[in-house]
Amino acid sequence: MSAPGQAEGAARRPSRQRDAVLGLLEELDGFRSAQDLHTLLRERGDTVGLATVYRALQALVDDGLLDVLRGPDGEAGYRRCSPSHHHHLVCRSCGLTVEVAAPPVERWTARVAAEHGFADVRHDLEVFGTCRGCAARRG
Amino acid sequence: MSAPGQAEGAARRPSRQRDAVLGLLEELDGFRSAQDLHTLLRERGDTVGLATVYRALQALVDDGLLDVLRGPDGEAGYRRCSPSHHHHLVCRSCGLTVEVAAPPVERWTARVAAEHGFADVRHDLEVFGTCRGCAARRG
DNA sequence: GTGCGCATGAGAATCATTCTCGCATATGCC
DNA sequence: GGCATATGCGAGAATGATTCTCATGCGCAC
Ligand SMILES: [Zn+2]
Ligand SMILES: [Zn+2]
Ligand SMILES: [Zn+2]
Ligand SMILES: [Zn+2]
Repeated sequence: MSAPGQAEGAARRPSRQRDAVLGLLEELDGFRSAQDLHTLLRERGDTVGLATVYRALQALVDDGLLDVLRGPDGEAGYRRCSPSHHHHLVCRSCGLTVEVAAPPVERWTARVAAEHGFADVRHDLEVFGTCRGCAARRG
Repeated sequence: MSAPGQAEGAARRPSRQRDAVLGLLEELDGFRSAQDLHTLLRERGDTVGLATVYRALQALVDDGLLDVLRGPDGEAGYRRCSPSHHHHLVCRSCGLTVEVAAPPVERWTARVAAEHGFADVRHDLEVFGTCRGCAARRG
């Protein structure tokens, strides 16, 4: 064995950089890329390496503090999210994100997986659309 | 408007390479990466450029003949799929893929999007698990 | 048959992400 | 406090998938 991010039982050492990344995500709305976050931190005068941003994001995801979303271009987006299972409603124009629970989807997933003999089931569901604000702005 | 891949009304010129890519996908089961497909074609003695494989895959996706799925490593997988809307049950061990319809999910998606004022809604849903065969093989 | 224009292929370029490695620093022990 | 050790950091190189460039090939309309 060997966990890449964090060995089981080992403590995570506190870090100004990781706190900075998390703090930045706390005050942002939608999903942001690692590169974006790095740029934003730099603009604030916070000297932090790009590799460190990636390491911090991985650690935060491992700790269940962030949600990851991969866009069609392959770039990963990160967002501060609640720890319980949920899904997202994302505006493809302004990035506005709403967390939603989807009990019918959870039920359907479990049932159809069982019917086909699949075990240890996980699922990804994201809903994309245009929010009311953006729809109005466009006429 | 303007489609990136194919201008509206313009014909797609037939191509041995595109047919080869589609033909290969017809006889394969799960999602395959562009690089995989390129290697397979080369091994068959079919001389085809990597860039051409990417171009063919994009064209086929634009024509609705293929489904795309992006793995956690960012690599895109392509699969020959039925043209109607559906979702996938994918074995994370052997890649076995089953197409499934999800009416409850479609209903839930439409309802929750409407409730939050989102228009022009699309969604991505993929279910991952371990198929019966792989579960048995592991004990 | 000719000519135009899209298609191709080899390699370069791009871009996000990861790795390397020497240095900084927190933590635990004395 | 002071030292030993392991983890975190930063800059730049390396990786790997995807896209771009451009010279050449070839199908199709005439
Ligand atoms: Zn919006
Ligand atoms: Zn769910
Ligand atoms: Zn399987
Ligand atoms: Zn659906």
